[in-house]
Amino acid sequence: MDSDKPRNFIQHIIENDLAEGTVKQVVTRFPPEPNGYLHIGHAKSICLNFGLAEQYGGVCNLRFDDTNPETESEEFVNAIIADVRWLGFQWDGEVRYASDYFEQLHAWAVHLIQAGKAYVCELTPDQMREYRGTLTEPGRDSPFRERSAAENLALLEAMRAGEIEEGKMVLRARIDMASPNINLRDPVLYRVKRMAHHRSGARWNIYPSYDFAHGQEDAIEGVTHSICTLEFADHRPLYDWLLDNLPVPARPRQYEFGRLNLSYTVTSKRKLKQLVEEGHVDGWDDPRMPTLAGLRRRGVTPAAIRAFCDSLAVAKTDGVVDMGQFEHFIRQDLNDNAPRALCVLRPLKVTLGNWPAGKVETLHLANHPQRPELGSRELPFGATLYIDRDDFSTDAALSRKQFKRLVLGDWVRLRGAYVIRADDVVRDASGALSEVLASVVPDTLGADPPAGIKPRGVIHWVAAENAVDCAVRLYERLFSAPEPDAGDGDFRAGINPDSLVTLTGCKAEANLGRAAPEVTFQFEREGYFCRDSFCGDRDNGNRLVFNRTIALRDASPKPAGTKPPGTEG
RNA sequence: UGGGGCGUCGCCAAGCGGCCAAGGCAGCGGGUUUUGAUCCCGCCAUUCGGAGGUUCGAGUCCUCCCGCCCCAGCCA
Repeated sequence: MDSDKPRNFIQHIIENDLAEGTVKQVVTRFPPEPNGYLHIGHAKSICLNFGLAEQYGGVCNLRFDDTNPETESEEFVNAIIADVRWLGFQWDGEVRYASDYFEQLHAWAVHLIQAGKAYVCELTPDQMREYRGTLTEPGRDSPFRERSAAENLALLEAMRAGEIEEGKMVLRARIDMASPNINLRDPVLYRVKRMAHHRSGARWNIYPSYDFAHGQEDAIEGVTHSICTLEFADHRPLYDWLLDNLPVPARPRQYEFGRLNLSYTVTSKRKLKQLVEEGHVDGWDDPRMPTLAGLRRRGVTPAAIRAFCDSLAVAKTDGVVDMGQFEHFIRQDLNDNAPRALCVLRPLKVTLGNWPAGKVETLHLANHPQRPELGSRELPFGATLYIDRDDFSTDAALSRKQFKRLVLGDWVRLRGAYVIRADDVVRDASGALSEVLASVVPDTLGADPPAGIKPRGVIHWVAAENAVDCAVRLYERLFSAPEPDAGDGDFRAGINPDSLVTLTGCKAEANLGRAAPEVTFQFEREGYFCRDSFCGDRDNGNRLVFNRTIALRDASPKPAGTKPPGTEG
């Protein structure tokens, strides 16, 4: 977050609070519910909250809003902690949990009852819905609204003790059943859930609602700016009402900003969960998922995610950011930092007829064209090589502009090596291309060929001596629809059937056989790839597998909707 | 027909009454290049959802209208 960048409305508020002295030190918090994995939308919130704290010399807490044991679990807690760390943020002190405040929250519920501002209601869920009224009609008071404090206290105690069945009683705030804001029509504060909680165990049979917990948690932690998404704006009056009617130790303020929506994907925990549970993807960390775990396994770096999030506006508009914008930041970071490597995805054998028999020359290739400090690596070069089938054509009519690769009878430069000429082809019994017979142009290593020889372009290669077999997973966007969420249709209808294509028998330079997971390379002329990290409990037999993070931008001329021209095989 | 929020270039967005309406992404044109990558240069809103009004002057203030999003979980 650059200080010279235009400030968003929250920064304006904070700077104002600091200037007026109403806030001494900024305290924010990132409050996930441990009922799923974090996704790119959460990253925006994480970067905002931690970023603001850092920018204004404050602190940011990591607090789990674990008020609903029904859907939450320790697995999610651990995954979320790992994700926040991976992104590179450090929260203040220990990780906090709403469940650590259950005792205090309960005491405050008692306080509200004693003040005549909360009551135990025995309306059934259906009745409660009916009493609540509609968007245009006011609700009606619950028949249990006028109970005495003593009776309410006794009932709450019974609820807590596990003597009441789920759904039979709730504790409600006593506010205004005619409020135009439905959240103020005596909202539920506590509900009976006679089940164990992943942290507090079997101690409780009642659990606070989000509304009764969030503001008070913020107050307990001294949070100054409680930042949440737009849909909670309607809850702010309730957030304020509770803090105003409870003896809380601090007075936090809630501010809402527009959540991140990305095209060609979904950022809803419910839908992501559905993709996982219905098997459309291989898990929460499937590289096609917009989860942080998925992006990590895909090879996207924390730096790219943070740069992307910092580029996003914090405002009250809810739009859809183009996936292309995210991809831009992924490429930018990877282009700057990823070491280069050569890997042939669809191998085609090339034999250099005029290469001295048995000779293997050691070549040195830079690990990065713009950053010599990243060093170089050795690559053997011999008579048998592999190039990509898509980089060869027998069609001599192809113009140099259309096809800057190898054409029968023409020259091409092998990246970091020699210029070669395709002399002839070998076909198998079925007539399919099986090998290219070529000749090397002498003295073209690091030097231009003689006048008259003009290579069409530069292609990548791997020498047979140096090749290691690997599989490559080519990932595309998970959805072919720009806005899978739009309309009334099923978002799954937009799933891209070609979001994963696995190539086997690829030929990688031997150095890649030692690649560590989560280190992303640029396979020159192809894209960015990283070795699969085998996250989760899945395993692929420890084969060498690379996940494509993202393809290189491609300005090659291709007729709309078709494969590159002139390819054969 | 209740309440809350939002409408500035294809997408995101700055703008807080006064030079020709920032910037990023995408796109287009050109240059460099042993990655059709990167990099570099140039182009890309006489107009701010619409209509009135206030003002010497409005995207910025007022009025009305139109459109989109959220809220009727004992989810968060």
